[in-house]
Amino acid sequence: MNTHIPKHLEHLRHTLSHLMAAAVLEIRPDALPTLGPAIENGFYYDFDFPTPITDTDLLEIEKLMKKLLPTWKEFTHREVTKEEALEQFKENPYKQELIEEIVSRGEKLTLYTCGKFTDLCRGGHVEHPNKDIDPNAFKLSHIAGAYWRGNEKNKMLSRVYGLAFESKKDLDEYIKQTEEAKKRDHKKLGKELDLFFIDEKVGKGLPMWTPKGTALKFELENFTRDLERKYGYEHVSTPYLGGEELYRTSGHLDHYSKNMYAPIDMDGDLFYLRPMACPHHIRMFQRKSWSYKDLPVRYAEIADYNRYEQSGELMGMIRVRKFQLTDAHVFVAPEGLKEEFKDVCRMIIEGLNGLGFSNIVSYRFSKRDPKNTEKYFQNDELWNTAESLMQEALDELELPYVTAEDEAAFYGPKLDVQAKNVNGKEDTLFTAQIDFLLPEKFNIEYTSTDGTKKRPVMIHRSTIGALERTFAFLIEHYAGEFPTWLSPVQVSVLPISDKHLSYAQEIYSTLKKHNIRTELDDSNETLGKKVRAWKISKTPYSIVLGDNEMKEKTLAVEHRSGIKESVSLSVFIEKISKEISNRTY
RNA sequence: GCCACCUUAGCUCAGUUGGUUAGAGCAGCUGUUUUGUAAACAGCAGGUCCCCAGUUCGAAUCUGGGAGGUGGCUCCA
Repeated sequence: MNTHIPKHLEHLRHTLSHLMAAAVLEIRPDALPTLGPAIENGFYYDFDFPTPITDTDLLEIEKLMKKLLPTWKEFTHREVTKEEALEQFKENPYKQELIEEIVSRGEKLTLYTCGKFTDLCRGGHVEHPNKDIDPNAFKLSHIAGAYWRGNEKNKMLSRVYGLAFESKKDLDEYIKQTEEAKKRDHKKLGKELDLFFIDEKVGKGLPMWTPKGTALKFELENFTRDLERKYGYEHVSTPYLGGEELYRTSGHLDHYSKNMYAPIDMDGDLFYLRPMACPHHIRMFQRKSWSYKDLPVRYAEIADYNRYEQSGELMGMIRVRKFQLTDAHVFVAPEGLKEEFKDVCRMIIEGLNGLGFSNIVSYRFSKRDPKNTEKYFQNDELWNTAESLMQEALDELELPYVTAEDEAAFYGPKLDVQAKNVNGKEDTLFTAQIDFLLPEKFNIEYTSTDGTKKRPVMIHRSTIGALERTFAFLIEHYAGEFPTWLSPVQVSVLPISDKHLSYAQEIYSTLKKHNIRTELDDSNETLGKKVRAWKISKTPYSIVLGDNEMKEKTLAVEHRSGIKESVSLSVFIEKISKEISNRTY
């Protein structure tokens, strides 16, 4: 994760971790320091505080860091024995655990000292902190909880985050940039542009799409289904409830139950709100027998899912408890798997291009960690086959990807399409997965050329991800200025005065008849105010209508980019219809 | 779920050391105005100060508990 940070910046940031720990220990001698690395944009240090630390403590710590910095002239270090190290940190069980671990790995133990502060550390600092660090180029930013060693079963520590750059200018620039980014925040724009809202009485993580948001959602649905039809998918509709046995068979109750809503008991039968539709599509497939000639069979559905995400994980439209995934399941013969997976990738790329996302996403090849026996089903052969096949397909397509261990689904490896939100946090937009397991569990079959029964492989894949999350990324990517085809309102008609109202109504209803999403501003306001309202709404086009237009039978059209033209209604309709049907900006 | 922070009108925000009837702008409504490219003028209406307890003569303000949100951790589409 930190590999792309330039070395000197990483050293600077790591040095500041030490300096912060030193300052914290002067103010709070009872705090136990644990670990403090450099990260993107800054650094952090995790402490175990016997009494809680709050935001107001940050200022004091930062002030002391700046006071200590001039006394930090040079780092010295020495190698120590395990006994010495354990003695040095005899009151700190966290450091003791680290010492044991370092020793068991056969590595050397080193202590680094600067000023009056000594820490267990493998090195990587600036040589002369007092000269190499600009005291105005760092700033403590916030406090957050973090589990010791990243494991939720461990104690939660307090992580103090700081920002750090080479110069004050870089720091200021970064702060300015993050402020700019926040203006694109989908939660903020969603409210301002009236696209969706989340009501606490309906429930957290359960967003509702407003009329404007829904107009955009329907476009996404059409886009998805058109693309799927083009790639040979058939659409199905299945219920968002499923019986207990279905999820028992699929393994979801064993591997996924903590993310599933509690079952509904009706007359002794248990029903689950589905977290995914694979079992439904499998049962759909199994309604009849299939020949090798029929494969691949591709069932697509924009499916409703309910997943009980932990409350702290919820976030706007990006992380919710009820969402619609543009999902599909492909049943393919093993010999056709690689080619089919490549086709899936091609479709995904086409979808990303269509949404304008091709430059903001990255690809992640997510494999299992064979050591994590709790998360993944156990069958080395199937895993190896699936992973190597997927890798071959990705390599043959020359898709630029990074490999990630321990990120697979419980039933198979994934290709993840990753994107960063306005806070710089990376999320999975959607995935494609190869699955040998569910065909096994459900005993899915087709008849092979020689008349014997064979087992197909499944591909789980999404076309453009969850509509909610994709919507959020669209809002942030376009800052609310959606391409015309996606815009909730495509044209605002602005009559200058009441005199022009009937002409405006005529234009308005003609545009509506041509399926162009149009709004008529018939308010009793000045043109300036109507134009302002139109600009704020980020609607692509406005049409101003006054005496001139009525006389000449024309429209004064303005695009939100500022381009103005005077055209006839028929010319405008032709132009915008083309823009909409081509799904262009 | 855990850690930190936030919550006042539909929205954005004021609100002094606890002290009459909690304010403003925008949006809304009514009227006047009939407007040529980013805010006409006037009036009206709009509040369980997130909720519940407690302290106090008196709580938007202090204390405790809870809810929701945001940023992290864990998790993940």
